[in-house]
Amino acid sequence: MGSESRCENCIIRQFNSLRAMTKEELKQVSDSKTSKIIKKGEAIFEEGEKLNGVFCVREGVSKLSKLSSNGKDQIVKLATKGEVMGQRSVIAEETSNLSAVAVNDMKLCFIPKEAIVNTLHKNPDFTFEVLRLMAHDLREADDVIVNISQKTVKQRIAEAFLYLKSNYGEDEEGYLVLTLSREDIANVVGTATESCIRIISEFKKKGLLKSSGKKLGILDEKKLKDLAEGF
Amino acid sequence: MGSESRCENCIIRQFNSLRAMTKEELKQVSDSKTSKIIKKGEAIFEEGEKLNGVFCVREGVSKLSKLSSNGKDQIVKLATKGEVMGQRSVIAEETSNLSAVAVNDMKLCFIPKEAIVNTLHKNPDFTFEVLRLMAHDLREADDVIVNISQKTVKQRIAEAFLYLKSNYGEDEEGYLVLTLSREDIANVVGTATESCIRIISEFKKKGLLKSSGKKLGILDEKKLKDLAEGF
DNA sequence: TTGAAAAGGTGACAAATATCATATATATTT
DNA sequence: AAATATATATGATATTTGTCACCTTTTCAA
Repeated sequence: MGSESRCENCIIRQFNSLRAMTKEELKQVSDSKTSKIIKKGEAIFEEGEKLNGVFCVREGVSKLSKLSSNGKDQIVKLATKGEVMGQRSVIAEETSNLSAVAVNDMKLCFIPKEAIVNTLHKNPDFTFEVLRLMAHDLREADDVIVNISQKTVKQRIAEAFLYLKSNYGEDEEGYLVLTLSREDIANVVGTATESCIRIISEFKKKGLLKSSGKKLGILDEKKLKDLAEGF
Repeated sequence: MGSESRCENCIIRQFNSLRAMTKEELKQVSDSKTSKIIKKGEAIFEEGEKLNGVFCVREGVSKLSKLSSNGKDQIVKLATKGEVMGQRSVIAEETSNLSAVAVNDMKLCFIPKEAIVNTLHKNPDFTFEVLRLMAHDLREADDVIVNISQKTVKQRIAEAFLYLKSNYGEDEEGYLVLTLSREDIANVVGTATESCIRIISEFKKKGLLKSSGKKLGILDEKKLKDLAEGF
């Protein structure tokens, strides 16, 4: 087994709470973890499922969503390289309130909850680090609430593209690296797929976005920003 | 100073993370805390403000809200007896993302952040307890996101009344203990005040709610539940 | 106690958004 | 390569919700 398969040597760790673990703790995590490969579209866990551990994202992106009674999926968060999924449920000892599905091909590490919970009770630095990141997630959730309830669909879609650019970047030709389907974008902003498609078409006509195959790119960031702010 | 003014003897503590503090730590908190009386409508802290500590609610209810660019206030959470406000900002070392305003007359304790942060780095039980409660808040925030984006205003208002009943109870005559203005209810569910008033009137006409002065009461819980679920 | 301010209420209308139907393009499977 | 499924697109229409105007009732302070 190559040394990069050990948590101690994993660079991803630097982006999440595991960086606050001691060498000993990391060794324990590394010994108990398993790696998983998940293909685009496959589920990692389902809403209501009891999680026996957390998932550390090494490659790819996962959408964390919740099904509402009317059958629509609301995407609450996108989890990327370095992020840990399922922490909330493990900590609160509740079943998962969200489903996780791979947006593209992914590599994950599954860490059994014992290794995590143990450290949570012993290493305050680690616990604090998890807390700090969760505080950040909570702020983001608050922002989403305000955005959804106060901004128009058009504003939220504009914002979504700005978010995709700033979080996942664009390729050499100026197309967004993370390609989401119109349906996924609709589920992020909380609207009907048709409304989303219509507004994206409008943005393309107005020269704010460009497209090539499945890829979408931002042409006029300034105008998108103005739009998102309500001008 | 009466003994009930000491955190060690405060019953409220049992409802929040402070119950995981040691006697020594509580003494330190108690020595540094100050009590505050806040009248209905007064602000406790504002969005963007740097918080030098947290507020423990001893009596009354506070609304935590965020102003959006169009001038409307979105209430993200109601904080009651036992809850601690401002933790998120202190932990993340960020300015507050929310404003806190008293919904009715309140008694608060202000605990300077040093006493909290110190303990966070030393007592894993306390840190874990804070984490556990924040995990719970995060789940609630996720639920709010899904509700706002997937349910109609009518459903959300029905839900708000069920929430008020189950969280704050009703008096002998069946009126809700916590009386919110129509505007506040509108800001909780994320709608226009007029729309909220209209729907409450409709609920009264249909015999789902009753009113007496400012007070509102639930007459038909079953139907309200059905409505909230979309029937 | 009375007059101003705030909260509650309602109608008319406009705007935003969802829904349904249907068409076309693109991807996937056989 | 044809057949099938899935994603994107767009028009027509219905529904929901917001906005503005105005009125009444309640609250509160001078």
